Amino acid sequence: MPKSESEARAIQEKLRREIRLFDDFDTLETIAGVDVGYDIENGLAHASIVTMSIEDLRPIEAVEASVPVDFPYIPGLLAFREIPAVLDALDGLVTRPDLFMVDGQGIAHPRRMGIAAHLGVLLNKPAIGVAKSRLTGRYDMPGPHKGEQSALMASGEQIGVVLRSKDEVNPLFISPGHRLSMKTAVDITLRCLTRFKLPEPTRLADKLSKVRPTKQPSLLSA
DNA sequence: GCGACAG
DNA sequence: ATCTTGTCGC
Repeated sequence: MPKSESEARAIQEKLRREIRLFDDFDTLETIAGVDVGYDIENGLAHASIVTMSIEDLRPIEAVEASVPVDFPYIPGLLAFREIPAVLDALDGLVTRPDLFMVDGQGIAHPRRMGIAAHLGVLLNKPAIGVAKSRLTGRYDMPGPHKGEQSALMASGEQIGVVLRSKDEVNPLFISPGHRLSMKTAVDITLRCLTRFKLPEPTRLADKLSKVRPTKQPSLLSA
C-alpha cells in the first residue's frame, strides 16, 4: 500500500501502461459485479462480488469480505482504498468470472486509471467501469430515454460514454477498464440492464456491499 | 490562486 | 460511501 498520495499516483502512472483498450478475451459467459460499502463506526470496508451468467443474468455465486480501511478517500485514488477488500473477497470465489463490472470509473480518470482499470490490470482480466457520477471529463446530457448516450471527453479524446440506463433518471458513466473496447463496454452494460438504473452485476453487488443490521436471505437461495 | 472532485 | 422521513409515481 502506498504511504502517500504522490506514491499512489506514481503507481497509477506505472500501471496505466499495461492497459489494453481493444477486445482481448476468449469466452465471455460469466460476469462479476463488484462494489464496496463501509461500516463507518468499525472502520471497515465491506466488498461484495456477485458472479452471474451474462446470458440470462442469473446469479451463480456471491462472496463478501470486510477489511480495515487503511487509505482515505481521495478523488482519483479510490482504488487504493477499496481494492484490498475486493481482493480479499475474490479469494472466496470458487469460479473465476470472465469479466468484471466495477462500481466506479474505468479509464474515465485523470490518469486513466480508475478502479476498474486498476483491478483489470491487477487480475489481468477484462473489466468495465460503471460509475453513478462523473470524476473527470466534459459531456452533453444525453436524451431522457433509456439507451440514449453522449460522449465523455477529456484532452480531446473520448474517455467514456454517458448512458441513460433508465428513462428519466440520472445517467451512468461507462468506461472500459482493461482488455475491451469502449463499444464492447457499452454493449455489455446494455445487455445487463433490466428495469433498474444499475446493470444487474453492479446492482446486486451494491445490495450486498451495504452493511446490513442482521442477516438477510441469500441471493442464491431462491 | 480558485474550483472540481468515482465511492 | 453514509446520515435519514416523507413523498412522488407506476
